[in-house]
Amino acid sequence: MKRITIRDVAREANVSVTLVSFVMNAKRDSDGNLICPVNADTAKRVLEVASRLGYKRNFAAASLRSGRSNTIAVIPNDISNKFFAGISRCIEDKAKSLGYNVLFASSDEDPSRLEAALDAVTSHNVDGIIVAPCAGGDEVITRLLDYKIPVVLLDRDIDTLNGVGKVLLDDWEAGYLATSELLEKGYKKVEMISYSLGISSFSERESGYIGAMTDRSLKGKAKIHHTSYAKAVTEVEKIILGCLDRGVEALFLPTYSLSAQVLTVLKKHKLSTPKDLALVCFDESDVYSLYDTTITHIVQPLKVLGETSVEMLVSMIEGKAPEKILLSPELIRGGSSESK
Amino acid sequence: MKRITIRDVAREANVSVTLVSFVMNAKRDSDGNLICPVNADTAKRVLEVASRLGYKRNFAAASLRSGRSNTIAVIPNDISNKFFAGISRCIEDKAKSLGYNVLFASSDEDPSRLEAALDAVTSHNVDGIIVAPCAGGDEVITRLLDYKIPVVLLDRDIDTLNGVGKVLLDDWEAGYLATSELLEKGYKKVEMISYSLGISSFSERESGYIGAMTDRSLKGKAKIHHTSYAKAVTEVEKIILGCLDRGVEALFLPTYSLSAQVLTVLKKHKLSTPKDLALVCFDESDVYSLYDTTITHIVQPLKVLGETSVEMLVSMIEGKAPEKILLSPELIRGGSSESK
DNA sequence: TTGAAAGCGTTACCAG
DNA sequence: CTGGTAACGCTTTCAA
Repeated sequence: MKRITIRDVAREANVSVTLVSFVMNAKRDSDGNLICPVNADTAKRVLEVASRLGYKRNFAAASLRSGRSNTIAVIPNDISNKFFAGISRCIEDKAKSLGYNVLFASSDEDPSRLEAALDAVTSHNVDGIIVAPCAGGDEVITRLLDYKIPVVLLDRDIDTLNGVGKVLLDDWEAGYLATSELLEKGYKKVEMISYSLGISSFSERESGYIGAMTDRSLKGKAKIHHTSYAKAVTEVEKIILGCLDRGVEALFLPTYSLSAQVLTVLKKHKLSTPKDLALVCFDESDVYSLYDTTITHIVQPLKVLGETSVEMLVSMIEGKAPEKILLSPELIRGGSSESK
Repeated sequence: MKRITIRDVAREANVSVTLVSFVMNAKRDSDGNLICPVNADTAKRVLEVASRLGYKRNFAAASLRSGRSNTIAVIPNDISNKFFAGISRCIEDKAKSLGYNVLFASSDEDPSRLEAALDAVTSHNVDGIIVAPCAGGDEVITRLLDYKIPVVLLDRDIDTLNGVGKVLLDDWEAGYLATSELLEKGYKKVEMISYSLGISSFSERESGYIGAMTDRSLKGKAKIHHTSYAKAVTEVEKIILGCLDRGVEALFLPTYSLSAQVLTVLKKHKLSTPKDLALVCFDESDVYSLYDTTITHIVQPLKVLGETSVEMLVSMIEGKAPEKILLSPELIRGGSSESK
């Protein structure tokens, strides 16, 4: 079946292609009336013909001519990651409601893959980009700004980057909140395991941890263990056993994957929380409610993060200036942080 | 910064736009040499100029002219769903390695949203579509075939649909395998909770369950409880309590979300598995290894499913005929199905 | 309120 | 091997 073009519609409706274009691009006002400089009857006829013929706009042609694409790109670290999968869905829904399509690409914590992803989406003339940058991504993102493509940084900040929108969790607050919970419940030897990824979310959560320890004059006892995605599986176990030897009472874990690893180790060694080790974990998971003891954790406002980032990007596409928005974390109390 | 076009490159390299186009589209052979009808030195110069100027192909123009887009669409039910998030990543990677970009859109188990998503992606001239159809989606998918757009059905079959590729889990086998595990461990009163979504994966898993019961002459004892996404939260609890009253010994749960609900109910009522109720669950989750008793579950070969669907789609784009591929499920044994 | 015509940047065709 | 040129389908002036 040959594809129907704007010409076919124009011929069939006895009008010019211009009129068809006007009608197809007309927005509707609150009463559902088309707002365009076309006679209402003509417009109605065009609409009827278009739908009868099964006309579909050819985006490539429209985009080529207009320079716009009504498409935004979302580049998380890894779309299969629990956090981003949830957020992606919110972004998709919000974007759709504002009339935008969404192109996804993962960057895999690798600046060169990020660059490839960025190249791919800019080739598609996307109108704007939401990106969760990886360490070392500042340079390639800066290059985008030369092309005047609006960019919103999601979840992770890059301090040196200006002229981009930022929608972030207040990570410092999250670290402070998590740590304070443990301290207030009477734990003093509270340590933290973190990833050495060089991205703001982790360093801020670490600072929040230090801040809370300092406020209780426990700065001397503060200790942050660093590991990496790749090595976590083997290193977390060593870290935990070491902590227990040294009489550590509680741990703050700033992300889901670390939390899951720690729980795995506890289970393996038949250790229980909070008795052997109190915990405050991060992000949402069924695991937290189904674990033997329910787990205290910090949740991020996924939906708000996703929707706000789209709103900001779209307003930037429409010419408004970028902003920086910090959203508040929430603490969900479970048994893992109860007093000894 | 003005965007560099093929003309700028041609002028700077003192060649025609045709040559630049040839070079930019040339594939490389195994030695890394360009395969195109252009003098090697000229090609090298063009490449050098293009990279120096920062040339990026304008996809809209290329797509408009060629009718192709080097983009495939993936339309799962819900991108944030654990199963699809994982598979999406595999699809993305595989597609990228074959030179395709990926456009995602969720259908939300709603035929009209599926249609909207399909419209959106076809407007983008996608070369092919991978879709996990929802109930009632056959009609809108059939319409795609009129446009000769290659389609691969992933995860869910629609029997009446021909001329499309199919990459599915052998769901009957999965149901049979799960049920047999319980029966072989000595459980006789084995029931199942399933979703009434009207899609093949569930009905096949149900048939497999019935098959296994029948083979052990327990067909009379077979019972399948149906619920829906929306009502599961309240209904699962009633179903479980009812089962225990009636002396049911074991349950087969054909998907993750049901499994999680059941575990929640068990925990709430301080029931333990397999003592009070043996279980075989579905899909992968940290929950299965971290639950008090480890959970026996059926896993799907996510990576193979994703990669195979892309391979099949691309081969269909290249003109090959569609196939139907069934992949085997795997049983991971845990404590929840151990003998009483 | 309507229509004619000029491109947008590529690729594909044809000629040399 | 190389180059000129006509589309592709749309949006956007501009003029009527």
